[in-house]
Amino acid sequence: MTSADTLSGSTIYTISDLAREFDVTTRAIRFYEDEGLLNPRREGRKRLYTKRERTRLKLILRGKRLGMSLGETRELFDLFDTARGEERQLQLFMKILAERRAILEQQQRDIEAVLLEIDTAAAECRRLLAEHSFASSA
Amino acid sequence: MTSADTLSGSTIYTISDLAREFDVTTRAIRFYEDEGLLNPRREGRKRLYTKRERTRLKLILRGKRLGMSLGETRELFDLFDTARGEERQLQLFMKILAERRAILEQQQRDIEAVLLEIDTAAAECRRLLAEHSFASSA
DNA sequence: CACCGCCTTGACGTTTACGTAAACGTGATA
DNA sequence: TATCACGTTTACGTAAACGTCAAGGCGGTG
Repeated sequence: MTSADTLSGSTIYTISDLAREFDVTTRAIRFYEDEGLLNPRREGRKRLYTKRERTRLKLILRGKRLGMSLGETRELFDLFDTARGEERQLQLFMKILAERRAILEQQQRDIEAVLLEIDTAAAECRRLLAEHSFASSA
Repeated sequence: MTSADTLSGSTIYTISDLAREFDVTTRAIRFYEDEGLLNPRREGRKRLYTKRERTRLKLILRGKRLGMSLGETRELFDLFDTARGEERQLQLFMKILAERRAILEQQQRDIEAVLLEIDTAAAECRRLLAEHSFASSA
């Protein structure tokens, strides 16, 4: 079997399965583990990744695309894992969620602004190009 | 005059004016200059910032919030400054704009996904807290 | 057996984005 | 005049996020 073991219900991935799928290096994946973001089972020394780890990797990379540091992502993971039960933890969790939401909403506004600027710049560009082709075809 | 010179039509800022306004250190602002992102005039050795520089700083920080590196931002600045006229440059400019747009749209999707997850997590949280208060108040 | 491909653990190197400290100039103020 | 508050340059330090060897284990194949 060369790739993911899809038998027995619980899919298993090797490190290079995930590396290929998400287009990251195995080095990066091991680094995320060193940083406490992943925790794959071992078969001897080999790492075995379940769907849970795969999801975590996906979340890590999504966080990266949004400019989050690995530290921030780990905090969220830890919170998610920890905040099962104790009221104090739940309160903290809600607070962090709200903060994260605020950041994301700021990012949405930033993105909207940049998209608008891109639109106007592109329009201006097309205008200049049109002028140019007009001038050179005359 | 202690702060920005708002006379003579063209507003002038000192480095600490901008630092205060955007909540960054003067060190950071000088660093952006070293990296070719800002280019303030000098009065002797002192830096004088115009509205243009102020706008650039704002763009730099917005880029940072979206996870852009200073290098990427500088590329955009350079392109903006360069692409005045030559058709080849305009074509390149349009291409880069399109690429940037694609990244931003991916970020929008990422943000939507995270916001949804935050919603469900927060709802679950509230449910647990409600249960808890019910159990402890009985 | 020898080689290949994939896996492992170190460990040092690199880039980015500043922080921090030293040492100094300059003008306003007590 | 001395002391701030603000500015400057130079330079070394640092955290993050890996890249890049080095050196080797393990299972299959010609």
